[in-house]
Amino acid sequence: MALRTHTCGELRKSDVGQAVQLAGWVHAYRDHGEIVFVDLRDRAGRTQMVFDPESGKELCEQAARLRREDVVSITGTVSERTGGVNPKMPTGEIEVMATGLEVLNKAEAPPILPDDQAGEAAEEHRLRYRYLDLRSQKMQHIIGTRHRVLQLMRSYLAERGFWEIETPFLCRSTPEGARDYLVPSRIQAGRFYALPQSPQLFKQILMASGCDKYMQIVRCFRDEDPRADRQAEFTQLDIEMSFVEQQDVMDLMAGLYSAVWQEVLGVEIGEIPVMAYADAMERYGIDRPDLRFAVELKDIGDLAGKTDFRVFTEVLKSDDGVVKAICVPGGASMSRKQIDGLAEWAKQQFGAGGVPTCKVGANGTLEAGISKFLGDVAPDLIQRMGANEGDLICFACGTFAMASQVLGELRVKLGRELGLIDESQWKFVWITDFPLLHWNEEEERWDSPHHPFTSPVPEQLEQLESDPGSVLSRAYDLVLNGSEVAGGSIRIHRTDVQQRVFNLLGIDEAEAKAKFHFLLDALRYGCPPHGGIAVGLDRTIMHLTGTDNIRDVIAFPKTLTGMDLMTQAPSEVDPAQLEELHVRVVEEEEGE
RNA sequence: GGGGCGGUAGCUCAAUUGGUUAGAGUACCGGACUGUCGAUCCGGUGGUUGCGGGUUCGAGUCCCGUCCGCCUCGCCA
Repeated sequence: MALRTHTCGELRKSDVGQAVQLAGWVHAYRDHGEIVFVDLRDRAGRTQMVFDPESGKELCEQAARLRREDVVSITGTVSERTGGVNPKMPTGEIEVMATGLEVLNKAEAPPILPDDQAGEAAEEHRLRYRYLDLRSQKMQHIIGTRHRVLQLMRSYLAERGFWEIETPFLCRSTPEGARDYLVPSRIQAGRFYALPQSPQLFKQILMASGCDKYMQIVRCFRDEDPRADRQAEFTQLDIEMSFVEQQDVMDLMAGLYSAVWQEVLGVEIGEIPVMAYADAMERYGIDRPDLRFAVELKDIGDLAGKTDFRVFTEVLKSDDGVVKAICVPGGASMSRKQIDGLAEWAKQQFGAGGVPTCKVGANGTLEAGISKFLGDVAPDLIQRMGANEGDLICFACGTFAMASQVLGELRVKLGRELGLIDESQWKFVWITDFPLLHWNEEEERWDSPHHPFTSPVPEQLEQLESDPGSVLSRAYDLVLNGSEVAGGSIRIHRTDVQQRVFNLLGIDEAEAKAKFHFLLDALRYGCPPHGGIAVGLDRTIMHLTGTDNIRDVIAFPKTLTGMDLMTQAPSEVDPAQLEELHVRVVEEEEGE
């Protein structure tokens, strides 16, 4: 009565002689007339089933009608392969001589085939027929890995005293941060819940609640435009701890990532270095440096000032003008067209003026590009950049932020395109000592780079009002190969400090009370010092499975326009539903 | 909201400066074959070239619009 006794991945030579029953999908069939081979596939693997004249004529004819993705259950006897072993399959030493076949579900010819020899189907098709795509080896491996990582993280933290606690999905909308997904309330007309961007406030309040150590693998929602590594709906491993300092959280995470990398990849990640934010910006132009290759940004303002290159000298006249450069090993082999393309890219992507370059020639000379302006400083420049013959030096000038962004992104772009990155490496780094506040030029006010609940460095509390821009926070980001995989901080646990930070952010006491009264109250009635971190789980799985696409690590993801191509969500809804929710759809006006 | 790339058979792709009847592999259908394992061999079905307009004697190819997918800037406390 049972449909199977074994999976398609487990039979070995030692099982020869056993009567077995396997169930799965027809992955391939090879019909030789008198003898038919069927590769049967399930989650565990593939096993060759053989139908020959000894199996009976009727059975062979039945087997000959099998087609790809038919779902069948086959009984038979495990036997050693008489036609030679297949070293490509773990089950390649055996085959099952069929004695019975039941077609559980005949499949129509599927629009896409798992592991199609013609090549992987376009993502649009893979997403529409996700159940077919998920049958592929690649996707089964990713989903299985994701499962193992989740289990490992849960048990690792449970063993260390963490409680898994669920927090609400229907939440209060928060004023700052990303755009919220809103959920209209039926019972309270005109009011809305928001889906959580993260359980930030709840986990802090759990610390005030005496829960001490909290963890949750939780979905978060941010209504912003997606990217290759960003999805509106994503998963965090959320962690919060009481009575801890920054180092405690960092140590816990180092242990967790070591365990995961060891378990999944067999890789020892070693000690994770720490780099200050200012250092990262200065040397890599970005707060998530990719340390798999050595190229660094250098300030060459002093040298640029000695040249007659007006673009540089003009920039240096302003107070915050800088000139920086990177030396790209072997970059001189790029064509004129490719190099011109860099400037075009920088203009279009960042609104930069361009990317001046020059090539490093023999005997300490500079060639092409802006080399004719650099004659006097060439030796000093080559020395500072550590440049060798055949390298390309790329410059950027403007504000520190602009020059950093252009060269920081250019560094990564060229690193990839010229193969400078050692793909076999795992370069973790902690970025710390972030500024607590960031001046928003457009709106002329202070912003939180992290979030408004991040604690300032205690020693700098005095200068919070006098010199807000100089105050550092107790925040930390974990960066892996140039991507941010986790971020957290020690939180503010005192009402007065929280209110001072709110004030700086332009949230006065009345507004703070209206929007965050529960947090301020929780802090007031005895909240322990606490801190935590949130792990980008999807991104972590991307690294572990070697994909650069977040949709690959999510079973049912959405496209860049927020569509689920399988279910066709979002959809229009029945007017009666809208009425119940007190919601009316406004038609977009023409020409808007 | 901006920039870029793409859409041709169920699927993966090709199609010269705009030029005859839009091809190949695979899937599917039929036939041959007792040891294959990406089986092989023979034959066949299958196309509104995303959609709508335009230029032209003639458009898969050029132009405009639009939809979809991907990459990206802005955005992402």
